Amino acid sequence: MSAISITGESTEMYLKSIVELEMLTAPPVAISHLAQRLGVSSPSVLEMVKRLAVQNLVTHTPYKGVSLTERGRRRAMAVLRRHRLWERFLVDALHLPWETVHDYACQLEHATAPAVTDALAAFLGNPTACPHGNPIPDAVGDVQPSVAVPLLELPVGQSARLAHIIYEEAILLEYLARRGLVPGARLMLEDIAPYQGPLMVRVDGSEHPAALGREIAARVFVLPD
Amino acid sequence: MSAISITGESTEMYLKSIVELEMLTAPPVAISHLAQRLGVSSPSVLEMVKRLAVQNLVTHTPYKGVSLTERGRRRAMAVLRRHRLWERFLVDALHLPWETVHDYACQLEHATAPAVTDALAAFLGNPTACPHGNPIPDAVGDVQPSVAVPLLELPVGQSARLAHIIYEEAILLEYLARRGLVPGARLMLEDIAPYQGPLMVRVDGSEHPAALGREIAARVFVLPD
DNA sequence: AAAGATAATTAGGATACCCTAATTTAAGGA
DNA sequence: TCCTTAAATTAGGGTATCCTAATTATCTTT
Repeated sequence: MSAISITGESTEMYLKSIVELEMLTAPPVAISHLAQRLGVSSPSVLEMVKRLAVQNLVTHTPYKGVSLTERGRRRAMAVLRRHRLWERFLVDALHLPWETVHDYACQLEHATAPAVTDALAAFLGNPTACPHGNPIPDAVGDVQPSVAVPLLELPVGQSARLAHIIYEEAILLEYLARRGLVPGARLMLEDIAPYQGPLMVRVDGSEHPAALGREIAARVFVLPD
Repeated sequence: MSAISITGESTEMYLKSIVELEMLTAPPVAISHLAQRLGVSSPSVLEMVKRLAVQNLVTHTPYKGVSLTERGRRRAMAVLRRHRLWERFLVDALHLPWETVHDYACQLEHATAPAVTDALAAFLGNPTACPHGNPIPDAVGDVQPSVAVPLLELPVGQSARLAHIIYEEAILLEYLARRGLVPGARLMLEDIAPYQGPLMVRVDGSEHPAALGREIAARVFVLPD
């Protein structure tokens, strides 16, 4: 409303989280999942979701969940584009460590005008993927769909190449990187423990197989040979 | 307070405005001046100033005005540093037009972590001035003081070189640029109209002298020969 | 089909901003 | 010194965003 007020930063954070969750689980996205992802209470999320619904950015089905409208999806893709471009910039130009750039990009993504976004993309040579392997939407918000599958769904004994990692928190990325799990790494699923037990993954160039919990394995996407 | 909330963006905008106003007029800064600069009502400014005072960022003397504390000055300088570094980046790397980058930098300056700021400075070759000629504070917040004087105070007939322009709104910069008034330009003050009348400035390479209002002339700093 | 568990929603509050209108203070000229 | 005026302050509201505790709906399980 004024020169000072923040221009829909919350809105963008919600839209981004929704689009990310829609990629993992089929829409609609549960209020509680959003709440967990954003670190905010369910009533707060519900309230915000209602505000987003009024603006025609999401559809809320009571007791079911939220899905993005076309308008909301476009806005979310624009955020994702800015986020991943900044990540490329922070790694390629500023030489900041791979695992740390996600958080910095989360701040910059909300402070970037369209003209800056386009100029940044050109400066970087219009890259098509962020440093974690995730595709960068183009200027109209289109992404080429990934054919990679979650590591969780890779058959045992099947070798594959790591394509991308979603939900790029620094902690997770550091953990994976220390085990050689970076985009492009060759790996093979050796074993899956029963119940909610870990997956044993042999990474090329590593001495020991890595043990990954299922939560983690669901975020690592691979391209089988 | 939460993962979503905005981390003191307002705070930084206030501190930045205060430091800028302190450079023009002697401290303390009047509440009404701040209000005008920020485009916000006086009661709002007063309220915010009280919040800043509680955090030991400013000192408020009732009915007198505001001054930055040492802590506040450091914070303000950090904002100024980020702002001017981003301006350099937007001009030098992204090749965006000189007059437009101020507004973009105003957004980015609040979304830049210290590690990013330092890496950005290194990437740019640790520049010492922004594209509008204003000095970039170093990592500890020190600036070399400028010896430039406001154009308003230049004696008639004295030739000089344009050093820097403060308060870099796009409108003002475009106006000046169209008249050849960019940092480094050679100029001479030809005449000053009485009362609040304009200054007549002859710019090297321009056909006609430019007429500048006093509000504007107070923002243009020059180095007399 | 009833009961229990889980998720969603409502109720009731808090804080950081913002605003207008009314009042008070300070400062300078008659 | 007193009065006028401009600036500062107080009073009283508004919205967006967050929270906890209480209630209600849905789903699962016996």
